[in-house]
Amino acid sequence: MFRQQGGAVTDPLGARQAGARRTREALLTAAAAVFVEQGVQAPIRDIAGRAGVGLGTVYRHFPSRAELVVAVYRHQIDECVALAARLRDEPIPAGEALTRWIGVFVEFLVTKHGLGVALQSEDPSLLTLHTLMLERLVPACASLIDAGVAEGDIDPAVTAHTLMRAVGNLCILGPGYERADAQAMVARLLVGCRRRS
Amino acid sequence: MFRQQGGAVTDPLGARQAGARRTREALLTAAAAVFVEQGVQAPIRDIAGRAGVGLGTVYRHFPSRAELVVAVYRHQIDECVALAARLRDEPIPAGEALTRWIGVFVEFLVTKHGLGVALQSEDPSLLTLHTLMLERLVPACASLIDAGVAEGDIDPAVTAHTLMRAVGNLCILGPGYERADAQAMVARLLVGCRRRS
Amino acid sequence: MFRQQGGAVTDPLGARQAGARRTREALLTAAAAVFVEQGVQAPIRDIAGRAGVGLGTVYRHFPSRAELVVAVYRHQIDECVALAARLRDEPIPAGEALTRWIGVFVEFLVTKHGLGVALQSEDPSLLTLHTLMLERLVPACASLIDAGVAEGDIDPAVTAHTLMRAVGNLCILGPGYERADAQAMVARLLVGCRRRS
Amino acid sequence: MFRQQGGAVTDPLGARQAGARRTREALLTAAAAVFVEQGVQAPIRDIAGRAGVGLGTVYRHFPSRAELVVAVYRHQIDECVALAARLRDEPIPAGEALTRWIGVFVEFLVTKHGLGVALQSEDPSLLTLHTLMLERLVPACASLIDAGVAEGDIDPAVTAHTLMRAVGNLCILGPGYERADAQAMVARLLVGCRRRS
DNA sequence: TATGAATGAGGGTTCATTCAT
DNA sequence: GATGAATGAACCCTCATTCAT
Repeated sequence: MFRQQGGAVTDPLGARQAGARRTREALLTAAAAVFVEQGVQAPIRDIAGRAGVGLGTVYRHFPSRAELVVAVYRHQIDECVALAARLRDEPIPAGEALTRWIGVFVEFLVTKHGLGVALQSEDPSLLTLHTLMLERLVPACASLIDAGVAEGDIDPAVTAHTLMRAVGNLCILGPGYERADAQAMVARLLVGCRRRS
Repeated sequence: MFRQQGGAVTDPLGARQAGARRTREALLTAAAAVFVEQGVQAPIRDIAGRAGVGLGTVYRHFPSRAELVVAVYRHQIDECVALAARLRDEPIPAGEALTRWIGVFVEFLVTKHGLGVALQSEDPSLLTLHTLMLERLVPACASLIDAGVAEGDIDPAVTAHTLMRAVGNLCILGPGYERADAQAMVARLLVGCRRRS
Repeated sequence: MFRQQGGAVTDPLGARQAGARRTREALLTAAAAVFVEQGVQAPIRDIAGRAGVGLGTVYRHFPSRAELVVAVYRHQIDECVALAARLRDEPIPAGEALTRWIGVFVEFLVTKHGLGVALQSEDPSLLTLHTLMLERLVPACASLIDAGVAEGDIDPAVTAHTLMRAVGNLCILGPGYERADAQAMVARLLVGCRRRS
Repeated sequence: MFRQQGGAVTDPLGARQAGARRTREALLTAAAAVFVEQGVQAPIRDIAGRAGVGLGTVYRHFPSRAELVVAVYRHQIDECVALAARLRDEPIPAGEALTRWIGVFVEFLVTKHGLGVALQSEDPSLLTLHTLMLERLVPACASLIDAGVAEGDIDPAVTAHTLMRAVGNLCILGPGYERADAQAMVARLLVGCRRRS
């Protein structure tokens, strides 16, 4: 009743919140980099070190490894989902839309070395990532496939879930199997998904 | 007190060699089983236990995990190589031969849970397995591809190494992506490898 | 813009003091509840959360865990002390007064899950609690014992400090040793403290 | 078939077994000492260090803390059980037998500082110790109580389990409450357990 | 004063690997 | 050759405590 502006005596909350957000973003950046180098099973300590923060800080922001992995990739997953919606609305053949969308998905995967492995891991701590993929990307992909099937361009036997798993697997890179190779193989796989004439 | 063999204080060499070979084979059998259940990263102790031998014995026979992995799969790799030679000599179209051969390779991979992961792992300890695949399977596959290209059936841009890596990746199974899915996806990939008409 | 109090830029002192006291009391209430549920070793964060204040606030009010523990129980200790004075003045046999007083002390202990453990812990951070018990309860108890000894009812060999420790220990509950068991055992102990006839 | 004496080539198993047993005993000795100093919740590392062995060695011999605690105290528990049987057979009053037996139990407890705390801990990892006490000592104690009740010496309302818990609690020592105090308090408790005349 | 983000010591546990017998 | 006890590095995770705002 005397002070309607709590901020006058306590510090403005914005400052700490902003600091925390910066820390969080530093962690996401560091984690993304470490995941590229070591895969998503990298020691949490390495991520903390790379981000220049203490171990406990990682746990404060991301209580489980899965939450960190999901956070790292969620943004890009969201973009993929949004792209599918846009492509569906464009005046292009559905097969072409699917090809373009898968192309973006491949870009996402091959630049995130380690995600491919994570996607096929049966580690329960990564189940959330599976769920995220299933719940968000599979429907997006399915809508494009359905349109292609409707236009008689895509083999009706193709299912979104299986196709995405296959594409995900094809994007697991290694020595002698680089980004361009993965792109080429995905392209051939898509050729095989067209309706046999 | 039971010296039935005159002056022979130590055993005849053959006996020890036979025992060692039997140990080695028990280890290979055990390792194959454990790899199916837990993947190639299974604890060495589990393999020793399954084979009924001591831990040190595993290390004596296979100083590194990779050597054990390679030994486990070498036999089947050899069979694949031999099959390629036989298929090349059969009076069937080269594309058909390649399809059959890849089918056998897929069978090999999907029944060896964890090998798929091992094949794309960058773990240096598994590099030998890569090498083995490259040196033995890639030439075998290449001979079939070359024949297919010569017959105008296969796209000349397809290289054996890339194709094998892709097939290997497609055979990494998981929940919701089972053996039949992998087989279907490999079949579609092969369709995409045919020469565009 | 809401300066209703002339030149007073900061709040009147009374307001802040009242707020601080309210915070302090919220903390004591929360700590008492958490101690019952988790024991006196509960994470400080849990107490802060239960009180709806920040972690730092707990440390400001109670720099060490022991100070918080002591503060939580001081009020009840004071009541025990006051009760001893009242009982001493009542026209009942001293042995009866001691029995009643111990009964109240037992009630205090068994409803404070974890205090029993704290009382016998050698954790130096809880030494203050020992001291508090010694300085306040032991004299209160001793006055009742002395009266009983004077009346020839209590064995003169009984010392207040030892008796209180023993009673405190008997009140450490556990599965299969509940409140009623502790009460019964304390009653038997008191029987054993009477002068042998 | 050539060698009926495996030990001739492999090393005699006795040597390693003996070494392991020595390690095990060193661990028990070290654990007992550390338990006295720090209680049964002492860091496993401390026990390993005191025994002069590696951390893993502790886990090899005692996969869980409870197993170590139980092993440390099992011998003395067994002796207590045996003593009860002997006392039951002696031509002395049952009340006297119970008193003597409890006296030995108290000796056991007060020299094992930390066991008292362990006995009343609700930590699930120590449940085994509870079980051991219950299954072995409680029946032993009960047989002595039953005999005392039959002779009209002990109050029939006394139960072995409650009495042992109470005695266990009374043996939790601390500054100003030493071994002699515990013994005196236990003696008074036993007085209170006699049938009121 | 109050806050809560950040810190990092501390303790648990697993397993690859060595080596004396 | 075979054994398996011992080792200790490497991870995981929790929480008491500090301190900038």
